Amino acid sequence: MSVWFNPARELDALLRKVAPSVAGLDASFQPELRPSDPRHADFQSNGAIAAAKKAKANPRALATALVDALKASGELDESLVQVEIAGPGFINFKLTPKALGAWLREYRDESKWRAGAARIMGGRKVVIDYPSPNTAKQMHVGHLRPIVIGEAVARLIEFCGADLVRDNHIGDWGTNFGILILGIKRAGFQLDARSPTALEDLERLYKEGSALTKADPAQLDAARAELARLQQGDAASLALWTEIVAVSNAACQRIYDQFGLKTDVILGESFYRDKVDQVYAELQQHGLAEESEGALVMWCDEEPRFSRHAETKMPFIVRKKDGSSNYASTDLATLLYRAEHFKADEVVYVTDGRQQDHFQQLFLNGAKWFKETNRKLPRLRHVWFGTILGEDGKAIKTKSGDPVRLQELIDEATERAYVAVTEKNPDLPEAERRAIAKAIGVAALRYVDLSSNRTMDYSFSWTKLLAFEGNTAPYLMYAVVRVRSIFRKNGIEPGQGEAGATDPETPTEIALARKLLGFTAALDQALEDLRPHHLCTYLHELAAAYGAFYAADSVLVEDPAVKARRLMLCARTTAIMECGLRLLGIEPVERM
RNA sequence: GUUCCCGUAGUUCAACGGAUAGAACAUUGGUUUCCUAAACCGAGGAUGUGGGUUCGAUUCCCGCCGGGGACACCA
Repeated sequence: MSVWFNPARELDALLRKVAPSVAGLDASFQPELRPSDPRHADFQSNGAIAAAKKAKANPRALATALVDALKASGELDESLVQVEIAGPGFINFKLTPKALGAWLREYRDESKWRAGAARIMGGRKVVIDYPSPNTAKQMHVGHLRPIVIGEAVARLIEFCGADLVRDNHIGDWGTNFGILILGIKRAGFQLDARSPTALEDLERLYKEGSALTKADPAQLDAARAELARLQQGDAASLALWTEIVAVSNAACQRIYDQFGLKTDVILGESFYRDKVDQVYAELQQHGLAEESEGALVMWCDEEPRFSRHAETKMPFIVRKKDGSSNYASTDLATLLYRAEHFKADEVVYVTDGRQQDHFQQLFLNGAKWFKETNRKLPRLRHVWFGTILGEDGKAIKTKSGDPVRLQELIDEATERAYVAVTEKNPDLPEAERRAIAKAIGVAALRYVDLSSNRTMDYSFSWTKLLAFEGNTAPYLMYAVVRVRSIFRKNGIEPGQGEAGATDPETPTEIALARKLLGFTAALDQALEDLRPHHLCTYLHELAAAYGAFYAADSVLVEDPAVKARRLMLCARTTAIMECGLRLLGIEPVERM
């Protein structure tokens, strides 16, 4: 038997294969294989309990019969996997030290893990839509989430074998531009893209205009009229618009650079300005959209919430009554472009949770449209996240006071990290301490955001975002530093000095080895619902397992076999930690 | 009002219907002639509430209480 990359997946397949030969089971048997509490086993299968109920059999007896069939199949090497029945009928699988050692020798670097993980999304064309900010605003703390979550999700998808296009779908064609252009005209403002305060000026004008439109409906109509003029191709409006977008994109890019974010294309809403007419035409031609109160709308009568008969009407407005496009129009056009031009098998939208209704409508209406026009609909997923709340428990918004600027947050995190690095490592050159501080500061920020389930809201807190202890990025990075230090001290690179390595033996070695194998399960889990926090949890557990191993078992010992196997554990730990950190967008450092 | 999320230690968060609900911070006791103590080992402390389904519920269903979001031309 060759060494399995993902034992849970293989055991699941084996159980399914032998199930039909067991009385009371058939091919529909679901093993429900999952990682187990390590106090009991490495993996457990709970399927026999449910199946026994269905077959009116004794669950333990059925589990026993299943295990007997598994052993009789000859495909299970019991020197590698031990099986036993526990409790009401759990089947527990425990990997032996021999299996752990074999895995560590076989799956030694990123190319091997990538090959193993490619079964998850290999060969699929995926378009991911992030961070997609609205233009003409400075990035504030609220922009942290789409950048950080989007980047992590993108890297995870790519790691698991997908052919990925990162599309920054910026909001550059909406009413915000009507408000802004109106404000510029009202103030007689001369926009100079080279001015260092250009973006601040735009933001101020936008805020003033936004306040006016809220106070006075006539101003809102005037802003809409400005937008309509822009969308109709007015030359002066377009010239101004071009300059605003340039200023905005340059400012965003400075933030992206610091987060290591690289998008492949920037196809904002404006890119689809000449593609929406086709959408309107097709929707009307196929009777999918209709006039309502002057606008062109779509209903989903099959979904009560979006039905025309709903108590509170929520139509999908694809064209406004003044003829201009909106979010829905451009998103439909964008969907078509991604399906036809990029040949996407899957489209992933990374936005905040307040847009859930919009995306449900987009997916439902998009599906109807594609069906009517005989097109293949990509799999559509909305990766949404909760809001960063202010002290008042409400979303941090530009309108209610100034939220913290993202750059300010990065600078503060970097400065705090610099103080810590200087205290711990005063002998390092200044430039290196600065570089390390920047890496740690940005990493700490992004890890806070990634480490909790993305659907949760959380309150903004300097203390929390700048924490360097506990389940934080510096803790994980420190584990890497300590591993690398061992190799540096020994004058070798990770991966060297492993010849003659024996199987893990001490409790801490075995615990670390099992945790290393857990990488495969962590990837599966993070990919299933595109939730990076599962990877964070795993990396934290791995770092903790390494910490315990490091404290209990000296690596640089006399016995060559012991030393070799511990060097192997160290090498795998740092490799998986570094790989996992990079998937989260965090660049590890050599020392700190 | 309709509808969608969310309620877990003092705090911030985990737990794909499974075994004794797991971490971190804070509190508290210990560990350094030894590979980076930004570390390690230990202690105390939690499922809003009332029903239901299930062999088994933090998880699924219903009611209530509490927080947040969306709801006709913002994105």
